[in-house]
Amino acid sequence: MNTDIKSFPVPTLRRLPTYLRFLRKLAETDREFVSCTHIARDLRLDPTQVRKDLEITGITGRPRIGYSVPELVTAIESFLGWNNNRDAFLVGAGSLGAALIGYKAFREYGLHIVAAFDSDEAKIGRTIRDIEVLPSFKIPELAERMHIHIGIITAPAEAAQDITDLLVFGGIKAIWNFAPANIVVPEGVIVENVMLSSSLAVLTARLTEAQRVGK
Amino acid sequence: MNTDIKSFPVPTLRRLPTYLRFLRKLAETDREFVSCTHIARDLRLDPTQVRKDLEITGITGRPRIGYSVPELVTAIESFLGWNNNRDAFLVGAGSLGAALIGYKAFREYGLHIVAAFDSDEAKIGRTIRDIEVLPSFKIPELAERMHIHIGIITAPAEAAQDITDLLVFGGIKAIWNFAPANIVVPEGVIVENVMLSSSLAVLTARLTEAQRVGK
DNA sequence: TAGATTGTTAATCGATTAACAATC
DNA sequence: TAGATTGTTAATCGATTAACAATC
Repeated sequence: MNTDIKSFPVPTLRRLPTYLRFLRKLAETDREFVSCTHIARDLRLDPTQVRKDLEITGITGRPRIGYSVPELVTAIESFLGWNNNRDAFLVGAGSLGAALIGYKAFREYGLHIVAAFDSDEAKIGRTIRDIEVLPSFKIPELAERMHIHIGIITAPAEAAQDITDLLVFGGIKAIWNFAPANIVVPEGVIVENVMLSSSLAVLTARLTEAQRVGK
Repeated sequence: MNTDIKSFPVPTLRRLPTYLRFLRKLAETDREFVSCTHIARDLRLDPTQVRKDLEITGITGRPRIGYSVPELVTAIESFLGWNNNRDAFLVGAGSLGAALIGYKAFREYGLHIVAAFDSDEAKIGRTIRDIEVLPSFKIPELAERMHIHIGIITAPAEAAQDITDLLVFGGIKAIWNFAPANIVVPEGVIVENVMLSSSLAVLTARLTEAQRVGK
């Protein structure tokens, strides 16, 4: 039996942050209204697509006038859950982990990394921007106690599944996985994979193609 | 007039690194052949999709036997241009830049970062894993002299367009953009954007949805 | 009012999945 | 040979784009 609620289209979800960034910038100029024609022109999208995308926020526009900028900003933020901070654990305190801990843009997304973990003795106890690196075995206990819902995996592929199990055991609801590994989770746990290799593949395949055609 | 050569489907390109990783692991066990049923089961894909995807490499399989593992590995690598090293410039020597410089997995993708740039006086002259940070204004001259084709932008959004212009001026053919900004390039220059915010949006939207439904 | 813009339905496009004959 | 697997065509699904009436 299929009990799935028809979920929101992924391409639309992926475009929302781009709208949000644009609208926040517009809000700084105290602009009150914006048409989707305007948004579309700036972001190089189709106006109809912009209208469809914005529809999922529940905000309606006014013909001839457009959408209220602050209303849209608030609606997108709350739709994404970016209006209030979400605490997250990061596992894997290598250079990628350190980069994410130091990544300032996360603040705009309401993501707050509150603790880092590693199983490498050499890294445990160190501090990365005021965040102490704790031993991985403490994940379940702390995740539960601190009511953490998001886990970020920045460890090597080999460690990804063990870390996943620790996170899940600690009651984590969603995993943002930067490791190039297919992790397995129980039903109901959300996984979002960041595959840098996929992105690079698109780039190099096109480059290779262009060079093949070019000469 | 539309002179576009019908390009390869992006979803297929994005899956190729996953196949490659799986096949390389299989090759280590000296396995000679693999069926797409097998691949599909392990990667949780549809077998027909696997067959269609592998088709673009030009490799054909044999009924009842499957595909030659080493043949597929070689074919995917050369299709992606991952068989020989590609030198790249990285611009923006912050924590994300440092993370990418230290990211070992890039070696498997044939990506080789040969120089880092920044316009921040404080960073210029420093060394990140044997790579010296040079001033950004040197990009065009060096890119041309060293025949660099790939530029990686890990700078803040505000700097992204200026950096793009320097890279393009230096004759760079493809830009891997990690800055949350819409960069504009002349026709023929390839841009691939890595938008962490898009990925996080999918994660948090689903989490928010689940919590809304849950209780 | 006139006309720009929204909201919505229909058409198109592209990717995924199903069906099945060919084949080793 | 029998049957698992490929290669390919057709059907389905979902997202994008086009068309247009409603509206302020």
